[in-house]
Amino acid sequence: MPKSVPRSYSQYTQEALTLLAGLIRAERIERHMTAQEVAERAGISRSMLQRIEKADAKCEIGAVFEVATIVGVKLFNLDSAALSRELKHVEMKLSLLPQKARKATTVVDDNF
Amino acid sequence: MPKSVPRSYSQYTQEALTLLAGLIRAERIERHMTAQEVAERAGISRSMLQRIEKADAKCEIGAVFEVATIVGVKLFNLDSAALSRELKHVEMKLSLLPQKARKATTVVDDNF
DNA sequence: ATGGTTTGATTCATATATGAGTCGAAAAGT
DNA sequence: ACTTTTCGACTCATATATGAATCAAACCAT
Repeated sequence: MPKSVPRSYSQYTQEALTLLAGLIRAERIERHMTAQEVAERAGISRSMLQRIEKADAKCEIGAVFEVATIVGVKLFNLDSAALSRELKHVEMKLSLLPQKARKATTVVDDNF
Repeated sequence: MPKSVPRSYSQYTQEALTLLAGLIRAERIERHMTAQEVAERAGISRSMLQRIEKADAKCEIGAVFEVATIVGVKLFNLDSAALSRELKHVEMKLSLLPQKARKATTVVDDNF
């Protein structure tokens, strides 16, 4: 990465991260899975899992989602089938949308 | 990072990533926000946003969540208030759980 | 109580994700 | 049709996230 990147996050983002981390940790412990075990299954290091459960915002989203999947945390509160359906729905929606966004000329054409 | 890390992801993880990416792109376009504009607001580069909308698993989860927040995609299908409630709930749950997981002595004590 | 286990907190070297920049193409609006 | 803007796909240099290793402390089950 070029330049230093002192990133900041909205409260919503922070809370979502913390919630996901908490759900993961809770599920892992409830299922009697050690950190080592989950890390191995996810193909990551134990230190990585530590950061994930600490809600570190810099973690790879793929690793986080994979861990969530392994311990049984539902992303978007959707099970596998529902997730597939939602995915198709969004892809359909996207195909109907314009490919490029145009900055609204006026704020939003709200000059009635 | 030490060593090369050829990571693999479950279908569930892949689909969740693709769904989130799709939701972000759909919302961004529907709201007439340019990639440049969203990237700036999120404090990331345009190339980063491109990868996010392409469901790149290696992106920082914090950046992805922040973009989602900016374009109005609800994480976990929860609004701000509900998210806070869920968070408290999980934290409560965590405080009642043991801090360490013990590998189940037997497979699961299923030797009836 | 005790012993084996899990975890948290470190440090360090390095593979790599990221930001900046450029280019051409294609879309959107007039 | 014409013009402007947005976007996708590159490349490249570098800041940094990650995996490995270690240690002590705290936990859990017996």
